[in-house]
Formats: sequence, structure tokens, C-alpha cells
Amino acid sequence: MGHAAKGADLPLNRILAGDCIEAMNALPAGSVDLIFADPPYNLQLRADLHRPDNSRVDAVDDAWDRFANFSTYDEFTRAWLSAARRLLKPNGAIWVIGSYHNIFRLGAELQNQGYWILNDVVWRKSNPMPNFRGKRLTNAHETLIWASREEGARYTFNYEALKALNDGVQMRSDWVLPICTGHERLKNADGDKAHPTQKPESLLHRVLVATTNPGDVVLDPFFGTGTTGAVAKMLGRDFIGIERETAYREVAEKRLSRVRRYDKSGLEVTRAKRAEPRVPFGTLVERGMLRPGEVLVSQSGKTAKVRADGTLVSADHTGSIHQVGAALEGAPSCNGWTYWTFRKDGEHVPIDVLRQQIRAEMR
Amino acid sequence: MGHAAKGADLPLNRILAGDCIEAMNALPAGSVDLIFADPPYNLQLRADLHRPDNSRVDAVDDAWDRFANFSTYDEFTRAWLSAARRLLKPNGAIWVIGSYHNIFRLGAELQNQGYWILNDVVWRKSNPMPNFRGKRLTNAHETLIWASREEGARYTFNYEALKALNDGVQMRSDWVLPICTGHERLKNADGDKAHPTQKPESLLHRVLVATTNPGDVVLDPFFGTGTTGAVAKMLGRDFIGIERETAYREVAEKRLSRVRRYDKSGLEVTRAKRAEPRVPFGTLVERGMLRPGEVLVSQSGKTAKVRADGTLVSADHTGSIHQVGAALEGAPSCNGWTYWTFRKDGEHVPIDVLRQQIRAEMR
DNA sequence: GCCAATGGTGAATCATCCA
DNA sequence: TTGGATGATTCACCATTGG
Repeated sequence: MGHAAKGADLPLNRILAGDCIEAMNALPAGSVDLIFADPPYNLQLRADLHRPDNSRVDAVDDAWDRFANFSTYDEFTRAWLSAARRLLKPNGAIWVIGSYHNIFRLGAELQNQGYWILNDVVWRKSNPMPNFRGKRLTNAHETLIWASREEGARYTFNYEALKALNDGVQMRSDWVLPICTGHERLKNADGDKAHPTQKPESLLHRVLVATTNPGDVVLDPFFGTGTTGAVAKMLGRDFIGIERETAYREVAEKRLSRVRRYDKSGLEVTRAKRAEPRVPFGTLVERGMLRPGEVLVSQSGKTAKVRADGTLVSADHTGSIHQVGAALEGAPSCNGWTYWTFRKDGEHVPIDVLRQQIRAEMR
Repeated sequence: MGHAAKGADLPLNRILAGDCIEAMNALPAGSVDLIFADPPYNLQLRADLHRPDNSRVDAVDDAWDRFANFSTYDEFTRAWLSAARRLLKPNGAIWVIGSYHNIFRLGAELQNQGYWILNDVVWRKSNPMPNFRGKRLTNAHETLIWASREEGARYTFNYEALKALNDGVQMRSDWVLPICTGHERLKNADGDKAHPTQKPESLLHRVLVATTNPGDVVLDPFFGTGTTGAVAKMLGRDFIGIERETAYREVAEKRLSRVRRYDKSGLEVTRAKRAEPRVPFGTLVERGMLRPGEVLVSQSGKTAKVRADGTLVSADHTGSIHQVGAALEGAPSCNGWTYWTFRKDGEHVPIDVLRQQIRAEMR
């Protein structure tokens, strides 16, 4: 690792001001173990968006996220990825994060430059912002790409640590983590969010535990309010941050001064117990366990037909298995899972049996 | 939709033999509602990155080599995506699916050609193959991209149906579905799997319910063993398949001959309110359901008087139910139908109830 | 002090019809 | 083609307030 030389040459645990490409070019080649990069996404906003209650969505419209066209964005991507690659040690690796607006361009350029993709990882947000106009799917994830400097490199991967983080089974390429809210979300003096796109520390925690060792040097060329630095410090890694905006640097400096490195025992994480996973009734239809047009029969002899979208139709009612059951019984509510049965081998079997099958597969 | 012309010009519900680009170029422009494409990952490309003796290629040659090979794949991608775009109706859409080997190149080229990305969707596999060597994360997902032909197009999205499929909450961009196994997995006579990457029918079910209507034409240029065609047929959509390999076509033909369309009542799906006929507010006054001079009260306690022409007057504003509501609330817009109430038997009832009465009479 | 009700908010390429 | 009017549309979580 060359710890003595490292300290002499590198501005460790500091935030460098200025353009990330210039700043990277001023650092010595082959000096960094890991790069985590959260570049501008190039969101292409069209107009204001309002919630159904008429409040305005505070969207990302900052100057730093605006590019004239794809070609300009690609040029920027090419330049910073190339500067980043020069800084990596031969066995170093990079993470980039993005959304569908930019991630395909990032991934293609990584490949073009000779980076070797190891995994793409999906950050599944447990609490994403909904789609307010009902025109698309809820944008509920972001994509990360993990790549080594080149094919055949001996990158760092702490397989056992991640397996432990995942209750003893292999960590998968989809990570369910909440977005950054509450006390963790940094605020300005006026109470507004300090940065529009602050990432949760849990995400960086997993990235750094997975792909670095204590003492490694982690570079973040789009440092923002310093989540990468904060988690690196907690985990006993060294960091180098680069950030152009003075306001973000100031917030990050303050944040970092308050961060304390964990002692070894502090690395334990408390894990919430998982409830039984929710299984929508529609899943049974999609998976062919029930066919659209098939007739369900209730315990009391009422019938209804299944539709392709997982709703039921009886003579007078349309809706979910629960709604139609309740309507037919004149009851305020009804558990459709136990109320409805389907025919199997001449027998009436509660549809809940099918739900249990799916849950069993998910374990 | 032009069903007569459609049948005359298009080889509906058939599998075309041959190269997909040539086959697509032989079809009439603007004739297809949806394209679902599962293109090859280009194994050629990966093989080329190693020398036959498994030696590592040197850095300079490596970069050139890689560029040349990605370039070949990109050229292929460019050609078929362009042929596909020509076939789409103006309001048509496309789905592509891939893994990190090719999805970034697909996504970037979609954007380059002017397709407009609507969502990227993660197919989260509930039962992926584990990573045996413990060198990476378990590759537990694939990525789909859903894009319209161009920005501003009026693509099909059955929002309410997908919400129903998901137990009443809007569908997210991450879909948990099992891989294709068991009896659904097609086998050759020798018991081997008939196709290496057969997709589950549940995935196509969700795609087609979400973004097509019964009677739409769905094209799959990499038809394989025909999952797209099978689900399209079940759901009452027409399909066109293109497949180069004779063996796959034969399996697909046999499979399709056994598929039955679902009963028509099962194919109906929950519709958006927008599809309901428009009822002008003035109709309520004309019909005597509300009297000129009658006072409406908002949810927030504001009042306004009904006039004979179906406008409202408050202390400071005159206009439609929506305009006066928006003005009184200082909001950019307001749905007057749910905002205003009238007195009935001493209760405040939303005026939307009266609209529903009229709509019921229209059915 | 605890629980319920209310309000705010998060990387967003977020409408359609008719004159 | 453009502009104005209509009117459809949200999930999970956290913080605050009220009882």
C-alpha cells in the first residue's frame, strides 16, 4: 500500500476546491484504491410539477445539472472518466451512480475506456417519490455500476463481509435502502435542504465495506456535502474529495469535523426483522397460477371472474378480491385471500394457498 | 387502428424466418404498436477479448481491440433499432431487455436515435443463479428500458390496470418475478432446454398489460421460442415474430398452436377516469340539479353562487368551477368537481356525485 | 408521556382536448 | 400549430401538533 509515500503525495482527508477534471489531473497517477462518483444526471426538466394537493415539487434545476445536449454530456463524461482512470491503482475500482437519464451513457463510456464492469447494482428505494400524474411507473430505483480499472485486475471484494451484512446469504445485485431523510438530511440555516441529491450513508457504507479495506484511499470527484468522506472516515478509510461549489464544501467540512471513526465493535449494524413479504393478487394472474376469465367461488357460493389486471368482476361489482368480497357480503371489509377459492383437481382451494407458494419461493 | 388494412398488410400472428433487420425493412412503416426486443448479448464480442491461448492482450492493442468489438456490436444495435423505429406508429413504444454487458449500449443508442426513455425497469429475479466463486455480487436482476418513439408522443400506459395488479398502489420500476423454470421452460426432445434465455411469461404479461390494448400489434424481432407471441395471443393482442434459427421457430410454432386466448371478459382491465365522457358543469344547471343562485361551499369553507350559464361568482372572482376554486385557493389549478359541495338534506355533498348520476344515465 | 391526526417532502425527462 | 380551458393525480416516512 505504501503508506508513507501515500501520506506525502496525497491531500488525504481534505476537500479540494475547483473543477474535478483539473483537480484530478493534478494528483499523482496510480494513487487511489477506489473512486465513488455521483456525477450530474443531466435531468431534462420540462416544466413545474405539482402534487395532487397543488404543492410544487422542489426538483433539481441547478445550473450544474444542465447540459446543452447528449454530445456535451458525453464529452464531459469522457473527460472525467479518463482523468479518474489515470488516478486508479492497477487493482483499483470505480463506482458510478445514475438514473436512466445518464446511466446508459456512463456505462457505455466506462466500457469504451477499458474499464471492466463487475456488476451493475440496483438501489431499490424503499420510499421513493411517487409518480404524481399517473403517466409512468414510479421511479423507484437508481443504478450503480461497479467496474475495475481493466479486465483481469485483482479488485477488492469482501465477499464474506457482504454475506454477513445480508443475514448469511450472498449479497445480491439489488439493494433495498431508504433515501436520505430525517436527521441525516443536511439542512441550510434557512431549513432548506443543503444539497438536492444527498445520498444516504447506508449506501456508501455498503459500497465501502464491499470494495475497500481499512486504510484504502477513496476519491470522490463530485463530493457534494461529503457523504463519501463521512462514511470513509467512520470506516477508517482515507478520502479525497473534490467539489466545485463553495456552499457544498462548507457544509461538508462542518459535517466531517463532527464525524467520528467507529471503533471496531461499532461496525455491527442492527437489522430490522423482515415481515412477510406482500404479494399482490395480480401476481397470481401474471404468473399463470390463475387465468384471466377463470371463475372464483366464495365460501358462501358467490362467484366472480378474474381479469388480466388482477381485479375481479361479479354480476354487480368490480374491484380487488377484498372489495368484491366485501360488496357481495354487504360487509365493511373482507379478506379476499381466505374468502375466495379456485378449483383444483375438482376441489375448492383457497387462493391463499397460491400466495403461500409464492412466499415460499421468495425465501 | 385500421383493422382491415392492418390484416391486409401485415403478416399477423406468424413467425417470419431470417435476419431481423431485413425482415423489418420488408414490413410497412408505421404499422406496429409495440416492440419487445431481447437482443443477443453478442458472445462474439466477449470471446474476442481473450486470445485463443488465454493470454492477456497488451494494453494498447487491448483498447483498440475493445473499441473495434464494441463498435461492431454498436453497429448492429444501431441498425436494428433504426429499422424498428421505422416500423413503429407515431405513438408506438419499445421495450428492450439486457444485462450490464449490453444494456448501456442499448440505452445510449436508443437516446441517440431520438427514442424517448419513459422508464428503466429492473426485473428482480426471485430465484437467480448464485455467484459460485464468491468474486462478485449475485447477478440477480436484468434491466428493461421502456421508450416511446419520440419525445411528446402519446404512448399507451394502463396506469390503473398496473395499480390494480399491485394491490392498489402504483406500480414501481422494480418488478419481482421468478425466472422461467419448471413446466414453463421449454425442453428439446433430449430434455435440454430449448432456448438458453427463455423469458418468463409473467414478465411479458406485465409488459403487455401495461403498454398495449387488445387488438394492438406487437412485434418481437428476436422471437426465440416465442414467449412474446404466446402471451400476446393469450391477451388478445396480435403479434409478429422474427427469428433466424430454424430450431427456435419450430419450438415456437408448436408452442403457439397450443396457446389459447383468454376469455374476453378476462381481458378487460381497469380504466382511467379520463376515459369517462366529459360532462360540462352547465349541464347540472340546465337539468335543474342545481339552481341559479344556489350557493356552493368548498371543502375549506369558501362560498360561491351558481349562475344560469354554469359559471360561479364569489366575492372577487367569476368563472368556471375550476377557475374560481383555483383563484380562491391561490392554487395553480383546481378540480372543481371535487372541490365544491352543495347542500342536500342538510349535508354537504360533492358536486361530482351529480356528474356521476348523469354519467350513469348515459350508459 | 403517549397516541392520533396533520402536514411536509424526496435526482421527475409527469396531460389532453378543442377552438 | 398554438393557446386556453378542463380536470386528473401520490407513497413512505418523518416531524409537529393536538388531545
